[in-house]
Formats: sequence, structure tokens, C-alpha cells
Amino acid sequence: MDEGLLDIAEVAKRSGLAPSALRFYEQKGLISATGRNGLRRTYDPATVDRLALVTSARDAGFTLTEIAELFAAKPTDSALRARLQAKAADLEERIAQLALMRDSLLHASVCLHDPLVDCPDFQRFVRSARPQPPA
Amino acid sequence: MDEGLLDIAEVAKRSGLAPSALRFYEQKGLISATGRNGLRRTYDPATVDRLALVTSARDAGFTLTEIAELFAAKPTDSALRARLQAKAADLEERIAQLALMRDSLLHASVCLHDPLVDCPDFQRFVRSARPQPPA
DNA sequence: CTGCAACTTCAAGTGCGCTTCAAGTCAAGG
DNA sequence: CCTTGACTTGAAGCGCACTTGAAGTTGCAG
Repeated sequence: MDEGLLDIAEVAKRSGLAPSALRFYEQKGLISATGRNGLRRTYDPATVDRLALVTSARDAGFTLTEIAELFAAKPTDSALRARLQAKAADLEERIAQLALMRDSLLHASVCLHDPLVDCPDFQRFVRSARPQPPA
Repeated sequence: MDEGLLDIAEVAKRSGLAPSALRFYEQKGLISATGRNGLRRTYDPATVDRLALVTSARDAGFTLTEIAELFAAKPTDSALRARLQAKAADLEERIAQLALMRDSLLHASVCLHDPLVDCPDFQRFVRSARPQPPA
């Protein structure tokens, strides 16, 4: 019964996730096995794509529950659309922060200030990284 | 005794962190009170800057322990420099992923595909977001 | 001087994302 | 047919980053 279906070990290997994580995701409603071979789950290869989406979203700061909601959502859900746009805006901010952080790290890696914290470049970074300057 | 020093509530307000988080950070060696007024911690205003750095680093994916190590590190620590550069490279990758994610979300927020997952744009995203295509 | 709101400590609890364990099932190779 | 090892479930455990609760102390407004 090798009709292009994958077992859990194969999906784990291709997705880079542990089998335990895949079962956990199933519990959470993020993925589902297409069927069973005896007790054993069998997966559609597309599951691997879906998992790539899951891990990306998770890394982007979504909780697993949010991701499940996303998957479950109808395109007619306008509240959802609003949430997506809000999330995108969050990401935008986050990206800017991370870029700053990256630059800071690169600088720190060649900086000679003893307490790194005293480096004026670091200070500058900290100041620009703060969205709301203190009142 | 208001010599420009802040109490924990003030630092909490300015940093956007809970007092309990500040005490926790102190335990972790991330910050320290300059002194005490009776039992009560008094903080140098610079602590707020330091906290901004902590939260940025934390948001960038450092654990609190790593951040403490960073603060403790001598600039002569070449292993640390290497780690910083590695972290910066990680961030670079992460930033690219997040940018992709942001674009996906924006698209999803106006997309009409019923199971969002079936949207070709989403699919395209998933494909580009995957660092190692399956063997 | 008194009262109380805000602080203090220490320990235990929480939420998330999994992992690990114990006990059992079973598909497939020899 | 029998073994074996990869799977199965459900429950408990873990690491991180805090939060909460209980019990006690104290600076400071009135």
C-alpha cells in the first residue's frame, strides 16, 4: 500500500520535525493523517508542505492555536482578514527591529568597548529600537 | 532621597515590563538595583535603556541566559564574537522568512481561495520559505 | 504616629510547545 | 508462524519566561 503515502517517520524526516511533534500537531488540529495502515498513520505528501507553513507561521510568532484557526477560517471571515493585516503590520515592525538587532550584533562582533553596553553604537541601537521613548 | 533614582514601579512603567519580571531579571543577572531604600530597590535610569536592550535581544530570539552572557562577556572573547556573527546570520535568514510571511499574510487578507491553503500564492510562499527542499 | 499601599522574599503555579515514559499493538522480514 | 522494532495511546514531565500567592516589612501621606 505504497500509494505515494508517507509514514510518520518519513514525514518527520522531510519536515525536520519529531514524530512526537507531528502527533502533537494532529491533536492541535494542525495536520491530519489521510488514513491508517493498521494503527499507523499514513500521510499525504502535501502534509510536508503544510508543515512548512506551520513552522514558518510559528517562527513568525503565531501560536499553534492561531495557526489552527487560520487553517480553519473561511475566506468570508472579515474579522480574520483584519487580524491578518494586523499581524502583517506587527511583522513589519518586528522585521525592522530584527534588522537593527542584526546590525548591532555585527557591530558588537568587532567592537572593542569593554562593557559592550557602553559602546555608543550599541546605545544608538537601543535608542532607535525603542518604539515609545519614555514620557 | 530622590537623587534621580527610580523605584521598581517607575522602571516597570518606563520599560513596559512587570515588576515581577524586573525581579526575575535581577535573579537572572540581567539587571541590578543600584541600591535599596529600606528594602526597596532603587534603580539608575540607565536601567531602562538596558531593559530596552534586553527586550530587543529577547525578541530577536536570545534566551535570557544568553543575554546575561552577552552582558558579562569581555570584548577579548573571540568565541563570543563568532557566536555574535552566527546569530547575526541567523537573524538575516529569519528576517527574510518574516518578510515572506508578511507578504503572505497581506495576500491572505485579500485572497478569496476557500481553504486558504489552496491559494497558489500561499503555495508559492510555502515553497520559497523552505530552506531545504526535500531530498 | 499611625495606617496602608507598595514594596519585599520564596515557593509554587501557568502557558506554550513539545518530549519522554509506560504499556500495548501490529506490519513485515526471516 | 514468530520475532522484532517501529508504531500506537495517554499521561506525566520539561524548559523557558514569567506570574501569582502567602506572609511579612516599611516608606510616607495624612
